[in-house]
Amino acid sequence: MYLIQSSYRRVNYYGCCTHFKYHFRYLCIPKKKERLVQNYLEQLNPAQQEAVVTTKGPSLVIAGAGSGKTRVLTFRIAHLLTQDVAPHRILALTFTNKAAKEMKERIAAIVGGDVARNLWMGTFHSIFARILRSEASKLGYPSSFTIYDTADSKSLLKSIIKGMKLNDKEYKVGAVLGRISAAKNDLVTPAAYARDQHRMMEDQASKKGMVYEIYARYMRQCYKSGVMDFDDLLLNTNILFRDYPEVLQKYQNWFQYIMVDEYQDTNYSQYIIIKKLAEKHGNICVVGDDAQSIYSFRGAKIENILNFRNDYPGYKLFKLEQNYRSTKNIVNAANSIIKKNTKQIKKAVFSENDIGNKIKIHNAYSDIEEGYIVINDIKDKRLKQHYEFQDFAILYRTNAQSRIFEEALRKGNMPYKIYGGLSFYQRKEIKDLLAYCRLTVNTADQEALKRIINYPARGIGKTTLEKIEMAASASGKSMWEVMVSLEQTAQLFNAGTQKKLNSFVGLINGFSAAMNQQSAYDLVMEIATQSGMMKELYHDRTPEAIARQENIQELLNGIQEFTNNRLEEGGETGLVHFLEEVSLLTDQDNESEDDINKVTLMTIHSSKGLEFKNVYIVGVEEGLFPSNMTKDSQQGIEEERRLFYVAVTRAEDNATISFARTRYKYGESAFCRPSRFIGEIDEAFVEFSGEQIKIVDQPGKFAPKQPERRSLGRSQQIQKPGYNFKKVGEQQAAPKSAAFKGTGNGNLQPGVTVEHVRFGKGKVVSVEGQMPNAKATVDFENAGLKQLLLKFAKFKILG
DNA sequence: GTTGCGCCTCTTTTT
DNA sequence: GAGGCGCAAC
Repeated sequence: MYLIQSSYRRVNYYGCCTHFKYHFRYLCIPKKKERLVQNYLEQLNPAQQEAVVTTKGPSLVIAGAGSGKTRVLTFRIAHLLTQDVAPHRILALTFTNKAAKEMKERIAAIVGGDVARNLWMGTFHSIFARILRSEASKLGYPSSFTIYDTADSKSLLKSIIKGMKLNDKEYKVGAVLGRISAAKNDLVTPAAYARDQHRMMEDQASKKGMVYEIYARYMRQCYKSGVMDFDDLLLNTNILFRDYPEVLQKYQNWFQYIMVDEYQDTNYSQYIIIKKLAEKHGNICVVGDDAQSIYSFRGAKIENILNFRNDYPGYKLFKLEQNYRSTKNIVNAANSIIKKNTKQIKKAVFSENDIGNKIKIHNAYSDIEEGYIVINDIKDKRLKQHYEFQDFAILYRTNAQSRIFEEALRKGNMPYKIYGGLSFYQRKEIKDLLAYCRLTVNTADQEALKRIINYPARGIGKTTLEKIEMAASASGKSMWEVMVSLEQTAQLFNAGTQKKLNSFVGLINGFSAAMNQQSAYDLVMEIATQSGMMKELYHDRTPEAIARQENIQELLNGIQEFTNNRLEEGGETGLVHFLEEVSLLTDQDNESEDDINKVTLMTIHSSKGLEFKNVYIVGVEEGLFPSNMTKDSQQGIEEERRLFYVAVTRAEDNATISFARTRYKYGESAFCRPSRFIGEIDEAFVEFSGEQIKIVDQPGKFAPKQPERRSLGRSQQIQKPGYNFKKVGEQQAAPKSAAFKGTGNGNLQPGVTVEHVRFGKGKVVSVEGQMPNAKATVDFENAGLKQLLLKFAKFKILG
């Protein structure tokens, strides 16, 4: 069962266009057990065939982009099934639930739906959540444990940091969570963390020497609350297998065949789980492409795939090198990009498709113009080459970039869908209602409790909440337990507050009691009304409140369909399972049938595994792609380069790259330079669009020499290596719509041509005249910077 | 206890 | 340009 969310038009909170629709869609597995054993082997090339039929022992399948990796996995499983391996003895770990669903459908077409349905197939998180739920009591968790999302984790960390009286400027929740997450992914427990000199030194160096203690408290609190975060699902699986050998054995024996997709993106924690599970039967097949490893920020270790040969000495290697997806030009261009990386498994990806078009590179004056260029190009291709909307994807490095393209698409009356970003489940009203549900199934869930104890407002304020929290940590009880123990509340609160607390406790207890008598749909409906949420929203007739009501209704519909379909499949229908499903959705799982013919907008990370006829890679600028956060390390740059490789290889027919020379950042327009990656593509495979722009220089040639750099202090970012571009011929007129503001950094306007220079601290204090020939007055922080700008940029300075 | 305003910081990527 | 936080007013 997979939850599918359709796109929504994210207009704004005032507009009446904010509209959501989503629904569930299920496996379309043929009911009849038709043994449609097609001659599937004939559909494969020799390398693919071998990978499919070699089922015993360890196999490493190195699958270049577009080389039919999913096909191999699908047929391999189907092949096992036709060899009478029981489906429930096969474990297949995919990167998204959607991938699992699609694979199941294809397998079902070959071996029949009843068989395919019983495969253990899904993401690491969902498969091991399932296992953990049935073994939870061994670890001291309730089997109804709930799952914290990132927001919950951050909120808990915030209160821990506050409780420890640490400076929250030094202990930023995001950074602390990152450290904890990294530790968990490396299977480092709080106790081990404190002994880990390397980690401790790193923390001390970044003035976060107490992270180990925050980590310990965070773990304790999660345990007490009966909740796991994303990383816990993997960490606790490891703990379970470590401390309960009989449990490990059970699953080792159970899974005769194990397959892992996207192996290059597994972290240490996942790696150990797989290693242990495969120990008994040794039938492990991992599929991946080291060139597409893009999740190191999540702990993914490219080494897992590079070291497979050491881990499983008797392994067989299969290389899938023929790309069936893309044109020769795209494949060759992609090869020329990835060639720059040092760490990789040697392979020669090739295409026998048409040569195709060169990769087109567009140069936009501003981010807004970039939007128009892309949208116009889509219009043009659609009209002249008869592509459908669904044949286009706009890929960007960061979610924030989607906005401009949304606006341009909307103005152009073109349908689109967005993946990621603010999803349906991150909306306030949905989170609130889900928090009620979480508290109902697990009253210890502290973040859920804190979220809704006073929503809708029932007079339980900050003071009361603080008292409960203090009492809870003093007595080692959960906040809920404090609230239900009368002796304690009597001491702490006055009669009025106590009454309010009791009525809240009664409310939730009522829901919990109804849990086993009512269907999930009825229960959540009751929660929505009894809690007062519906009343609160009905009270308010503003468009946004109406939209919120509709969203709640959609969630209810979702639960209904979830229940119906689980019943059909013979799966668990409880509220706790619905909540789990919702927590573990991936970006790509969000799609609905209304979304069929639309332009796709997503981050490059989300686009992994997908393909489109026409791909636009936008915002290819230094500091954005590669990101500022990663550009200082070789490793970071290599990963960004792999990301660029992933982006280019999504394209079947046309890949188009664009960059803007000014872009809104922090609410102000800033100048930007094209990314070094553009210059790295072998120029035989690229062409620059109409505007006369070409690469005239090698990296850093305009950069001042070392001594000057040092004297510039903070503004030395100006000199980061990158390609310098120079305009040839007439200057392009600035579009009327270009961003224009009177003050702030980097607001010099066209006519004041600035090239390959970032502004650093230079401030525009006034601007006169109309674009494109406005004159700007710049207030420089230091003379060195002024000199530098005068030397390398062409603009007039008044005064 | 709640609401609203002004100031501050922040920006990768995701299960 | 948005979201979070602290403070002040109600």
